[in-house]
This record gives sequence, structure tokens and C-alpha cells, in this order.
Amino acid sequence: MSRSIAPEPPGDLATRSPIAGAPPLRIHQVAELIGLTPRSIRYYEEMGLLSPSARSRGSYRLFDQLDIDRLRFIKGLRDDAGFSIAEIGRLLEDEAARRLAREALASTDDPAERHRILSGRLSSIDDQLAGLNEKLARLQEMVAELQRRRRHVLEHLAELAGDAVNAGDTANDDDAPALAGKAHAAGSAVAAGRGSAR
Amino acid sequence: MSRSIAPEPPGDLATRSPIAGAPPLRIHQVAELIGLTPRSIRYYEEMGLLSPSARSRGSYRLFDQLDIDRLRFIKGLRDDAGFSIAEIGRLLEDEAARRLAREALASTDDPAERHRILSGRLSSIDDQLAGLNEKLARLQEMVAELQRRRRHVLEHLAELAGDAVNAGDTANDDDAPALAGKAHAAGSAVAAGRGSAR
DNA sequence: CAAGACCTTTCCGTTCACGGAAAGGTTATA
DNA sequence: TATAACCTTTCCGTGAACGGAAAGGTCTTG
Repeated sequence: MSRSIAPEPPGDLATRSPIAGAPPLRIHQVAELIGLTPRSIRYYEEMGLLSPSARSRGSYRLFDQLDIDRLRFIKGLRDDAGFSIAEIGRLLEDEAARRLAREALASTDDPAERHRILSGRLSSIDDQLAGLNEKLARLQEMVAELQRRRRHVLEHLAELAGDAVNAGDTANDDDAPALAGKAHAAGSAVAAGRGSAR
Repeated sequence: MSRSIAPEPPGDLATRSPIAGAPPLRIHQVAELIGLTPRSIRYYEEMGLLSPSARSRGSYRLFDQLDIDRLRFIKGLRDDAGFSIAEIGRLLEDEAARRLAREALASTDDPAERHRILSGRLSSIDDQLAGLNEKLARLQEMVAELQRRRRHVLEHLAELAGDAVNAGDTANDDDAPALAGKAHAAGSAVAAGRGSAR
């Protein structure tokens, strides 16, 4: 990381400067900022998850704040929620569809039409919520299980500390149900580098 | 699905029957039961996520309840939490390590040793919790955002229903901040089949 | 204006997580 | 015992998500 973050952002502003809120960044800068590679960003664009935002005269990609937010969102969905790029694409499309619906809504007064549009948005949202809630529930279950064990271990430690002062024990075997079934000795093909996930 | 679920589980019980709690299943049966393919199950075994449990005389894989639980767990982690097979492998290894630690704990009375073991278990658990909680937080954030929007839409609908009886409106444009940045018209390379995820 | 650091597209390579065919063995049933 | 329906291993193929080199263009600084 770091080398000097490049000489200076190019003062191109060819297309139209966004009131100079912040100069647009080039792909490498964005990549470093967010924690992606330029290659990934180009790939996401190729897959339709981003629009080119803007290009300099020399056709360099230029990213504004909204592009960056969008990329952060994509990375979050990928890393934290484990969505595939295609799934993220669908989520973003649904997003866009709802945005369109919002505009359509603003341009009609017909109650029936308005109702139709709102119902569509509702079920789109509900679909996404259903999917997310499933993941969420599973994850919460796992966290709860781990927390139970954590408490269990802490109790043991407390008990141990008490014994140190006290002496005399009740050497009880312990329990704790396994998260998955059975233990197995295999494992190794997968054991390699703890550390960088993915 | 379904064709007759095969003639009958083979009454092999070569190695040792588990008190006949339930007859072990063959790979196809397990696959159908859990919603995996035989190929995936063999792959997971190859990657060290399962031990062969048992084999019939003809070297058919036989799966008992604990194997099935383990496979369910693996599938849950894969589908719901979005973990890679390697990550799941690591989780299961940590699991196994803690199991060993529990046994080691039962076989020593040395308080220092016991403390060392328990501390190890604790930090292993904490590591996993940290990772999971990160995912969890992100997911909760998304769910919360979607729920806010859902409420928003519901309010609109209620308002609409009110107007139907009432007539006379305040035609307010609406807001709602975007989940990700900007809208873009592209999208298509990714648009294909809503439905079967993965 | 020359150098250096970045950028572009194109294309081929790689890893993961399997899918699927081939060649052959096993098990329950008719 | 013969057949059907499983199973085995081995190996090659595939789609997703990039990595990386090649060949060339662009921007900024000295």
C-alpha cells in the first residue's frame, strides 16, 4: 500500500464538473480507497453493476462520490453478505426499478395506477427482505451458539480462578453440543492460510 | 425428485451398527434429503470437510445422522452465510480443535494448563464471533434500510386509501435515500434468470 | 519533449465449486 | 442369476470472478 497516491488528480473535468464538490477519482485511486482491484472494478462494470460514470478525454474512467458509494455497497454485499455478482446485479436492478417506479408515481394522479405502482414496489421489497432475513436468521443462530459457548468457557475460567484460591475441585466433565456433527481427523486439503479471507 | 427413493437401505452394517438408531444412508439418499448433489458431497469430502463416516463392503459411502447434521451445517454456511468451502473448512477445523481442547481439559488437573487451554478456546471463539458479527451487522443494516422503505411505501398506500375516501391531495414528491449510489441504465449482462439462486 | 506512471482494450490463464461422461463394481429385486 | 439401479474412481469440462501480460494511448512533471 501507498507509494504517493499518484502525482495529482487530473484537472480534466471534461464533461461537467459537479459544482466542484470533489474531483472525480481514477480507477486506481478508487480501488485503493475501497479495497478492490482495478480489475474487479472493470469486471463489475462489464457485468453491468456500474455505469462508466464519466470518462476523461483520453477515455480514462472517472469516478464520483456516487460511484464510490455504489462500489462500497457492492463490496459489502460481496464480502459481508456473500452475494454473488449476479445476485448483486439483481439487487441493484430491483433498486433501479423501484427508483423508476418512484418517478412514475410522481407523474400520475390516477389512484389505481398509483396503487399498482406502490404494490409492485412493496412486493419487490418484500422479496428482498425475505431473502435477507433468511440469511440473517441463520447467522444469528450461529452467533448465538458461539456466544453460549463463550459464556461456557468463561464460566470454566471463573471456576478455575476460584479454585486457585480455594483448592479442592469437582472435576466435572463437560458437555456442549457440537455445532455440526461428529469430529473427524481428516482436514488438511483445506488447511492452508488463516488470514486473508477470499 | 422422487422415483421411489431406491429399493431399501442396504442392511450392511459392516463396521459397527450404532445401536440401530437409524440405518445409515447412501449418498444419493442423503443428497436428496439435504438438497445437495452426490457430486458436491464427494467434493466436500475431498476437501476435508467430512470423513468417510463408513463404507459398505462394496465401498459405498454410508452416512449416519451425525454426517447428515454436518452436511446440513455445511450447506447452511454455504447458502445462507455465503462462506466459501475453504472458510467452512476452517470453521470446522476450529470446531475440532476446540473439541480436542475440551478433551485435553478433561485429562489434566494442572490449573496453569487448564487456564492455557481455556484461553485458547476463548480466543478461537472470539475470532469466529468477530467475523460473524461483522457479516451480521452489515446484513442487519441492509434489512433495516429495506424495512424503512417498506414502511414508507405502506404509508403511501395508506394515504392513497385515505384519498380514495377523501379526495383532495397534497401531491408531495418523495425522497428515500438510495441504498447504493446513482442509477444507471446499463444492466443486461447480468439480467437473466430471477429464480434459482446459485 | 521526454520520462514515468498511470490508463485503455484484448485475450489468455487460474482457482473454486462443482457437472458430467467413462469404465467398471455392488446391491436389492424378479 | 440376471437385470436395474445404484455406487466407485478418474478425468476432463464449465461458469464465475477475477489475475496478468501484451500492445498501445494519456497525463503530469522535470
